[in-house]
Amino acid sequence: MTSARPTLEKVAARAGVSRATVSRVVNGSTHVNPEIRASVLRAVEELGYVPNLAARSLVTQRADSVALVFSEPPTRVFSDDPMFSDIIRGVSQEMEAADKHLVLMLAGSPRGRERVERYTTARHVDGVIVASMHGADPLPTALARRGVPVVCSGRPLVHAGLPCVDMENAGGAEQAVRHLVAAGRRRIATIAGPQDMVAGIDRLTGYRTALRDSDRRSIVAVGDFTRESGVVAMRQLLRDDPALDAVFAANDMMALGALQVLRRSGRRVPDDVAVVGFDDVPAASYAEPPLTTVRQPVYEMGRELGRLVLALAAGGDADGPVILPTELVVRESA
Amino acid sequence: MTSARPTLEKVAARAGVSRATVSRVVNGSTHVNPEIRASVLRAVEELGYVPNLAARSLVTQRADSVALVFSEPPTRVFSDDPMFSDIIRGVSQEMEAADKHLVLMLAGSPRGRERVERYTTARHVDGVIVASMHGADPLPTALARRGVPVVCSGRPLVHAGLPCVDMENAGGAEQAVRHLVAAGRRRIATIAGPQDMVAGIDRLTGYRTALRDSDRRSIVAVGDFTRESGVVAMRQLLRDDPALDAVFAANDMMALGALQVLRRSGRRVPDDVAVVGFDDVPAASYAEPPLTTVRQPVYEMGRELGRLVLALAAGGDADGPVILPTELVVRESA
DNA sequence: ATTGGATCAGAGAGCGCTCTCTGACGGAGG
DNA sequence: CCTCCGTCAGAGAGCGCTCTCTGATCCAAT
Repeated sequence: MTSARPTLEKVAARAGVSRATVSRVVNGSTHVNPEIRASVLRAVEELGYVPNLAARSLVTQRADSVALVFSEPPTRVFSDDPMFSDIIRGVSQEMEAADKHLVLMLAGSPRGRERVERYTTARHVDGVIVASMHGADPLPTALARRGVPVVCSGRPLVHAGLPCVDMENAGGAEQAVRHLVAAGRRRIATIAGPQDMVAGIDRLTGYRTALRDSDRRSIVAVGDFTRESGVVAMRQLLRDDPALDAVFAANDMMALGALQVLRRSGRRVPDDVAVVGFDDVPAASYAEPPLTTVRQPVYEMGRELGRLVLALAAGGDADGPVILPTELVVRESA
Repeated sequence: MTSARPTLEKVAARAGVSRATVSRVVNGSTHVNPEIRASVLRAVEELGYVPNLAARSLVTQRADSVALVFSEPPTRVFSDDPMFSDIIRGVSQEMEAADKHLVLMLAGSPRGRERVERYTTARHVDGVIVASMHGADPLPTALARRGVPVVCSGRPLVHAGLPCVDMENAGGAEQAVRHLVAAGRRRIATIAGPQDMVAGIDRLTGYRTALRDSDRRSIVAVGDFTRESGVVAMRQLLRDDPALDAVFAANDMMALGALQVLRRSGRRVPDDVAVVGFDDVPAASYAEPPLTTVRQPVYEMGRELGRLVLALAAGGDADGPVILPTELVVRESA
């Protein structure tokens, strides 16, 4: 009962067949006499046989696993909202369904980055999902050039053409701002996200597009997706235009910060100032007042990433980018 | 430049030595002539040689990787607070330092559970970290019995004796309640966590211990660590004892829910009712008022888990459980 | 009766690596 | 001068598996 892991050979001996036959049964090949098949399965059961993946990988040249790389360390910004875990859950789900394994790598440090490149280009995984926050991350391109199947979460900023899954950021933002316009808001400001991230850029674009179609002028402050930056940006906006009557924040954390500043400045939300966020984090629903926001299907994104990388690894070809729809969730803040 | 991955043999040929020598150099063995060593390294560099881990694993019987298993699906309860990502960050950090890999497995479904058992007992990883929420999870014991090095996050409820890393839950809770006592609070209620989780049990124990030492009586409502359950529990407590002047919630999410109920009931925090939480999630610091809470070093826990499992896998022996200190963070709510 | 084809099991050659064992070499001791 | 030992490189045997190829068996068809 110790660590005497049975091998194919042992099972074959027990079932009175050859290694090859056991292998066929284990790998679900057809063309095996049902009787023999049964006796092999019995032997497998009795011996508690589990294939040695290393040996299998060695000969098949497959790893049956996929790397999920977070290109930046999941700092508070990231871990605070459920992005991190939702993506993981989604990817994980697909891996489980395909009986593949998930190797998680955080490529925060330069050393980590190098490690990721070494590991993934060495074909120890069948594919790589790069969940990069910054659209200009060189990693996806580097891997793709080396022939590693790679999928990005979020449209890469520089080198397009890579398969990726992105949110309808611009569209979602546009819809959010249109909602404010439709509600009769006249002075609609935005707290934009960092302009080196695709989400930041696209959501600002959406804001601008929506404003262009009405006759409002844009009032912009830039944050970095943290709550604190939302606080700072909101204060600045209030200084720039004390009469503003709506704010679209590029994410919920900043919206939450803005909410606090507005409250402390004596303004009522939504009566004096309407606020819309983006992401629909759990905290949005129990803010005071509950935050109107744009929901993005992060879990679904994870699943899509998983599906895509698996398809690619199986030799499939990459279609254009997959864009997941966002949805305006109207609560009380706007 | 395609996928012609060079093998040891190729490198050996190029350097004009044997496979064995290259292997020695690559694995950092001493006893290699510096000159030869240099020429081997040059060949490795030129060819971009990366060892095939599958082949190595096959012969060494090591996997150079560790599985991190989340025994329950990271539902909102879990993903909402930074537990999930902080543990991952911590473990990941240690893995990177040891040049090991991290295989993440979510064992939510029965199928997933079975998969985890199959995978880990097949020695495809050198060790397993089980991050289980429920102390009665059978997985750790099952693995340990099969001879797989296993470390638990959170003291297992049933089968003790397994190496684990836990928080000073009882101590932290006790300290929190003592703080309320010291502030002169007379009617100190608690919103306990679920009583099938170690954290829930231990924190309630801490509360009871602290109260026993003063002459207060205990007022208990049980939640399940979600914000919603905090709301429900707080309402119940208010019904049970409308004159209560303090609440210790077993986690921050429930404390946040309690805060809202108290506010809506017209009570001022901390003037009428003091509130203390547990965890120190980011949201605690920007609640209204900022939440006094017990901080637990989750990232540190991840690192400790990583260190422990690596030591165990390397043949080390498990000491008793590692208990990480918690710390009362006094803000404005109490 | 012989052949042809179809079906399915076995033999055997590796996959790329590690590691023990063997052997070559050189310097010190008898 | 020969031996002995220490140092270090090479030879070679696998690790456990897959997969191609060969071969056996059986039934239908010639």
